[in-house]
Amino acid sequence: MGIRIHDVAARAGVSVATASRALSGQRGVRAENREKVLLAARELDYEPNSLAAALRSRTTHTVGMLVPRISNPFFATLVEAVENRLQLGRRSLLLTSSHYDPEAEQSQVRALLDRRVDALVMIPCHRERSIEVMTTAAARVPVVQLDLRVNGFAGTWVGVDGEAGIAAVVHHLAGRGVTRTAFVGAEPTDSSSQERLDAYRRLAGGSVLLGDFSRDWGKEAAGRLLEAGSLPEGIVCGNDTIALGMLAELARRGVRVPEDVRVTGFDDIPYAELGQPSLTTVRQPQEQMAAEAVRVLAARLAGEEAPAQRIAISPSLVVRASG
Amino acid sequence: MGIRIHDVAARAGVSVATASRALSGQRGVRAENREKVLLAARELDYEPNSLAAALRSRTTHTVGMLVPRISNPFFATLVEAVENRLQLGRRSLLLTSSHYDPEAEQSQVRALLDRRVDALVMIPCHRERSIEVMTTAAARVPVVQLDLRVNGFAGTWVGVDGEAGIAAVVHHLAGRGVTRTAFVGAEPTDSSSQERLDAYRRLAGGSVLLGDFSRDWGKEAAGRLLEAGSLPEGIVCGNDTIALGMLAELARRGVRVPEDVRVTGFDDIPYAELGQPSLTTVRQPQEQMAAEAVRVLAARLAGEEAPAQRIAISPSLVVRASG
DNA sequence: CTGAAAGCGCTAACAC
DNA sequence: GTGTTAGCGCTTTCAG
Repeated sequence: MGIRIHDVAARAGVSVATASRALSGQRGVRAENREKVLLAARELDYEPNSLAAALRSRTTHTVGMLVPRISNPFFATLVEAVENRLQLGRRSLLLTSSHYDPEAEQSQVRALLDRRVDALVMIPCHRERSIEVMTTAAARVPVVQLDLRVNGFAGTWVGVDGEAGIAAVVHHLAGRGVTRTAFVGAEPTDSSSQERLDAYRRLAGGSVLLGDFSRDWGKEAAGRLLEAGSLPEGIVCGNDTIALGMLAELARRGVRVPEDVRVTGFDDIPYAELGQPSLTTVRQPQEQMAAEAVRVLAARLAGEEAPAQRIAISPSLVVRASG
Repeated sequence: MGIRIHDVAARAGVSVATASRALSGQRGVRAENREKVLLAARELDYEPNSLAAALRSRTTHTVGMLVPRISNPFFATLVEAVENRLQLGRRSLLLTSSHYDPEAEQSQVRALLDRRVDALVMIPCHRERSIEVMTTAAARVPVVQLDLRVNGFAGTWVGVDGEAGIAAVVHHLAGRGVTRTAFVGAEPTDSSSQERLDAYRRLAGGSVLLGDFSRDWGKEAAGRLLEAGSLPEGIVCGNDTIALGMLAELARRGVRVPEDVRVTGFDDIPYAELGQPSLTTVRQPQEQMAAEAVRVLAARLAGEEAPAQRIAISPSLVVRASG
């Protein structure tokens, strides 16, 4: 095969141990020798075999990430932010998706563990059924739950304060004189939908329609609200995807937004701004969430002992035309 | 640490060699022994160390993927499709992004190679400046270029036939009586923008505005076209993101689409349908592209010799309200 | 069909 | 500071 550390050491005229130390930037190597090693490595175009290093040192400098669906723009943004943060720490990202299937989730996590990831960033797909994966994973490596959270699992979670987000929306609508509202969300199979739904019920309490986090459901719900007779003054959607579907269908049926009804979303995905009208929504600070998640893991990997925490970042309301 | 293959072999009453063969599903093991090994592995909850296996066997069952930007919904969809295909073949995905920076691209690919990926799926960020990465990468492992392609690099590419896509759009517009058009695209720093621009010039030849593949540019271009005086009858956008920005800005300025001007996109990202009006665009069959890319790599890994190919999949026109 | 033994390329103990 | 040596846990000859 290619060049091995042995060759580099030979060329530099030192032992492999010294070469290894120099290459990995440890101190305890005479400056002169370090230079010689680095030079030899460059001259030989040495490519370290990180597999061998990982096998011996028991660290892969790789973090696994599991998301329900990569193409969901909200998750994709989170993946990007996590990857960016990992790059800064010279770690790599092993990415996999569960497709919202707890069984697949289990086997994907298993594959990540077989690959000896140092840590795991997980967006668990199910509020309850993901508990087993989380538990077995957390028994092996540091794990942080991102965005979504598993009921009854006592591990660190980093996400947004959903209740605060809904509160901001309700408050904002109230400030515009809107009191009669409806909530169009998703069946609470994950912690976000649960939290938003609970918050809405506690803070506003109009009628509630539950489906899934999809545009199609947003459209369907629009139809149902219209067919039910009197439209509410405000429609609080569980996320932006639903809200965009809602907006499209309302427009198609000639309902004016915000004149006839105000509509709000949640997440502030990139296309929220492009809705017609542009969407008033709750912004999740994804960069910050990802940074926090990676920071927590890095600290744990650096040997820091820390109890499980709930890191709830406050979202901000983005007021645009729709609400 | 945990259970090693040694323990499994001992429990099954066979040698580690036999255990290894049974676990990896090789034939040449007596059925009875295979059962015993599998049973022992299950009972002990054996987790194979794929690092050690990879070091010895020189295969990681891991594929690296490099994209310019993960959060771009078009690339995210591609990433998802590639990951799905890899899962089917029990391979993992090591994902990284270049942020459209050829230097970062270089170092990211290097990191992937250090991790001994079996193969690489690359969306090179630059039409010309990415040639060096591609060459060095291709010298080490099978590589396929996905979507974008590097000038003068003779490696396999899987993508869409951009010219055919533009032709479909131009033809469609012509069928609606639209002859005076403009093209709003991106500076041709990558092969797609180049190809679409060239195709437009060859097939239609109205005025051309070049920026980048962003909503903001779409908005700005809308302004420029309006300020230039007479609006064309049709605006062919280089991708959907530009088109959505265009649509938003035209609406803001009171220009009606498609009555006053027809607008088309390219890619058919998920939100194309949600534009107001919904966007007529060219659909890229991303599932198929990803499947093809992974298929090509798998074949190469299986030892199949094949010359570099250009696999151009025909896109389809999706006619919606805007055009 | 099975087992013994030799490494894959590196890092970490342990001596010096 | 530096070198020697012993593995990390697995797969793969090579004999039998």
